[in-house]
Amino acid sequence: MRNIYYDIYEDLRDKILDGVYAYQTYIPSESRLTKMYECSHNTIRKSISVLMLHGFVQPVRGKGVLVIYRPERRANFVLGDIETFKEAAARNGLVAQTRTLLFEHVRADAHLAECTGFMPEDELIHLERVRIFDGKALIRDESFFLASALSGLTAEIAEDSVYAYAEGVLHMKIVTSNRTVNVDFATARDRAVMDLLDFDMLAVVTNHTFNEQGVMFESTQSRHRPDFFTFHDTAVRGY
Amino acid sequence: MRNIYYDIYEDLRDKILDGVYAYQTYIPSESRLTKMYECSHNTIRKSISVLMLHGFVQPVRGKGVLVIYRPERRANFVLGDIETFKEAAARNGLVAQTRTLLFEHVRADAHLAECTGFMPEDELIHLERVRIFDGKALIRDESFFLASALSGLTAEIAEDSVYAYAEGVLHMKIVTSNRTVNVDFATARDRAVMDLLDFDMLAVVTNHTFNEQGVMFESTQSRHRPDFFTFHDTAVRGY
DNA sequence: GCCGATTTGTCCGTATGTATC
DNA sequence: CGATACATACGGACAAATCGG
Repeated sequence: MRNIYYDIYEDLRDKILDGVYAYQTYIPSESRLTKMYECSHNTIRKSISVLMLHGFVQPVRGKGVLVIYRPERRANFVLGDIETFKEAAARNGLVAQTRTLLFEHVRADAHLAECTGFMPEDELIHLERVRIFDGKALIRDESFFLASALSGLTAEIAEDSVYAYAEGVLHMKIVTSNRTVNVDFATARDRAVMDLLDFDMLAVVTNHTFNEQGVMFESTQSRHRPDFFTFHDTAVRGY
Repeated sequence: MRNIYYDIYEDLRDKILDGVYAYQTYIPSESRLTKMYECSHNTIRKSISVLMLHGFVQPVRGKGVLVIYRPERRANFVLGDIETFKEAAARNGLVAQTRTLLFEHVRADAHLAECTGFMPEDELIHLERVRIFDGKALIRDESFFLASALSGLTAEIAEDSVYAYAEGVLHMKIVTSNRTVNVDFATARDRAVMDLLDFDMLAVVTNHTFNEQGVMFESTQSRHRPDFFTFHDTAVRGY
């Protein structure tokens, strides 16, 4: 048993995904939902705010809570949420695979600290991985992890999933992630290890991830072949 | 006088931006903040949740609310918020200008409805604009607005700011925006009206914007020259 | 290891304001 | 005008995590 508000959020979200509550229709009112789920009105409001922040609904004062989500126009890669490579691949039903090209311990110097956002002298694990879909290397990740936050990390674990290890074994909770999307020229290294065809530019996602302790433990640059890249996001003005 | 929680949010945010509350330090506790601002603890919690969703802080249970925002690594164009072209340009201190290339009324057919997300038979305003920075045409916007939601819109107004007109004159409130980032090949049209140099690919932001009534009134494709494009976003896991 | 103080997280119930119909 | 629906704010209770003695 978890949080009440989160269970309600998931239930409402699934009903929207299944079309029980259709696009441009209203979900039941707050007062009805409090009776349906037998909880307080504040708890319902919390659930609805999560639905709103994920772009599923738009509350309209005096009228109701309108569904503004349409299943058909959904992105095929990254969502406005933190998602593991394995999670994203599984959700899209792709045959995915990771190859680790580099695994080394380094100490951050001034330049590296500037690039990654870590502090000089931080002990880091430098990781280079290629993500393979249906035999084609489409994504190249260059990551730096804070060694003190990921003790025991090995190349074999990285080959599987760093996040699964951090959450499952180390019981770390991943919370906030700042991401920046850019478009950049492909480097010689990109061409050497990825299946780039004739593409000379890549979509680059740079992200800094914080755990529940508020420590930044990851700085990753993810370089995607453009034809397989999509980034989705929901913004709410003033909220 | 507006909302208490929002005023507190702005005050705390500004103190973080000004360095009063520095990176990796804790802001005052909930109980202290309730005394400082003379309000209830729930109101403080709401303010902090907004700070968190904007990537400024990370609450840590049993310890406090940690500042995780660093001013230096801030993106130079779009933020994880809904922002007007004019707002973004002003914030970056750029000499910006808009040229309207096309302004026409159209009725959505099946194909256009599929592309834009509007309904067939919807009356739309079709707008093509080029955004100019320091004399260089770097962004091409192709927009469709729901005519019924933007009555009175003219080419002259569009040259200035559609959002300013919608919010200022029509008192519409822009609320939710779903955005997708892609990388696409430059078209002949792109090359004709933009200063593309040798770039043959563009960063493409497709967004669907809803007003407070929950009606989608805008569908825009914004095509950016890659060297001037940055998209920033903050994600919070499970929230 | 335990206890108590502090701090954030969840949930409840109520009251009042504002917009819609 | 009244009923309904969402929005804001208050105050209280308890849980969970942290930290120091």
